Amino acid sequence: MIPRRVDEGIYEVSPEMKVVKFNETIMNFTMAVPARIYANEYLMERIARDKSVDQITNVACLPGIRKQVIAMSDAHQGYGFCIGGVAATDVEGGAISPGGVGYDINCGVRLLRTPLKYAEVAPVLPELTEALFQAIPSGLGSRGKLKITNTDLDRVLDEGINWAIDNGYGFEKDRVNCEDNGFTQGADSSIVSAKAKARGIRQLGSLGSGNHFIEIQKVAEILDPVAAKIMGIEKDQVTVMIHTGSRAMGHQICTDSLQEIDHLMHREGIIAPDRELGYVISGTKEADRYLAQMRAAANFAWTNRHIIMHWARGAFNNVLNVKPEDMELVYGLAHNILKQEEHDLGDGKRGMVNVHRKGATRAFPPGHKDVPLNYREIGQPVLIPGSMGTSSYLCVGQQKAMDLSFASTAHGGGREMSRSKAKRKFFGKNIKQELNDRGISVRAASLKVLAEEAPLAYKNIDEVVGVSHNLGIVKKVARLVPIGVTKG
DNA sequence: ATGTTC
Repeated sequence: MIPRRVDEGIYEVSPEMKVVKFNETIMNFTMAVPARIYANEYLMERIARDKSVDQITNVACLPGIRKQVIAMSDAHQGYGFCIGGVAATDVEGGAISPGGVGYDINCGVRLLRTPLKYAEVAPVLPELTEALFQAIPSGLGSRGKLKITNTDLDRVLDEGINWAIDNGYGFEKDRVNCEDNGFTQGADSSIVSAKAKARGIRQLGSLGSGNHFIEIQKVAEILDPVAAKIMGIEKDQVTVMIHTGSRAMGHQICTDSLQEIDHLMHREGIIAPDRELGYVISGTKEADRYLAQMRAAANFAWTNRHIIMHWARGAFNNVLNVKPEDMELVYGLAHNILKQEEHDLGDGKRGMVNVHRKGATRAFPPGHKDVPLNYREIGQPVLIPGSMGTSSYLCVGQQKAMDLSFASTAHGGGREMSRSKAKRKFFGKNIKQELNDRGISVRAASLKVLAEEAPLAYKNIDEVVGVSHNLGIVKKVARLVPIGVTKG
């Protein structure tokens, strides 16, 4: 299954039969739609090194799959379904797969703008980075500073940032520039396991580990002055980017759901092309059960990022006397989630589909009803962070995204090297020194994570974003560079 | 990603 180049930036595996071996048993599956990879030569060569292409051809065999399965330019192998993967299935009878969402349910990114210029921040950069690190608990197993009751937690799971705003975190206006307004409807806290709640309750307002970060950034380059102005972004301005997810809450919900689904498939004698690609049928009570829990995890993640944003504002206030209300949310989004959306399904048909975005960012074009009114004329803001120490991009969704990718784009640099390989190759101490030498303050809970997250463990972010830009999926608006980094 | 093999 070698993808062939079909157009500039587009590779494809045409529908064919897949022969899959399970120990002694051999089974046939048929791809109902093509599997596509959006990449240039540099990225395609890297994506082809792992199981990503095999994984998207497996997804193309799932029930009710529509139009095409896509691996974005940052794709790499994941659990059952590649990270950087997008797939849409019929809401009536199509597959819903937790592997298509991922363990870190509703992981995502927020961008805050500040009224500060780089020159004002540079003299206190180490102090400011330290203040952020102290304000937000970080690291593996990190616990939030909040003491909340079980009733509070249920409200977080059912109502997202509405709970946080009611309890004095952030402002009313923070709802406006956030996907789903920070509140994903259709969650049901009453069916989330006691174990997930026990793990999650102490972690609200914590960063976690791995690729999660808080970054102080400088606007290095304005690429679309009109859109940048509408978003209040100008050259040399200081911004703050927050990247984290639903912590152990989402992880446990995914684990619980996969286990239930595994048992159900076994009982019913259903076999997926990959054991990691378990699924339920959309519209059944089992699918609704997964969705209601997934949405509860989504609300946890929205609230987690919201509370971290609130404390980040506090840190800037303490060090530089910036008023919290002057640090406005530019946009907040998710990149590990399933959404039921209406799309063009080819052959002139439109319909509601389950859009699985796993390490992929929604990118609605100008005029779409789900883009906040203040951004409607430019398209949905899209945040694509690079790896630690490299650029991040602020973009806006464009019309071609509706045809090419179920309104989706890449979500980041995308790993090129496994964590274990990165740890063998790099040393955290050296990575920290190299960043410091480039004028970037670094504060991390562990040196190990700095090695795992070394810039060279990732694909080149300029290439990744360039593919989506050239295809007309997004338009680049601004390039942001890190000046202070905190990590787990 | 994750109390990184309940």
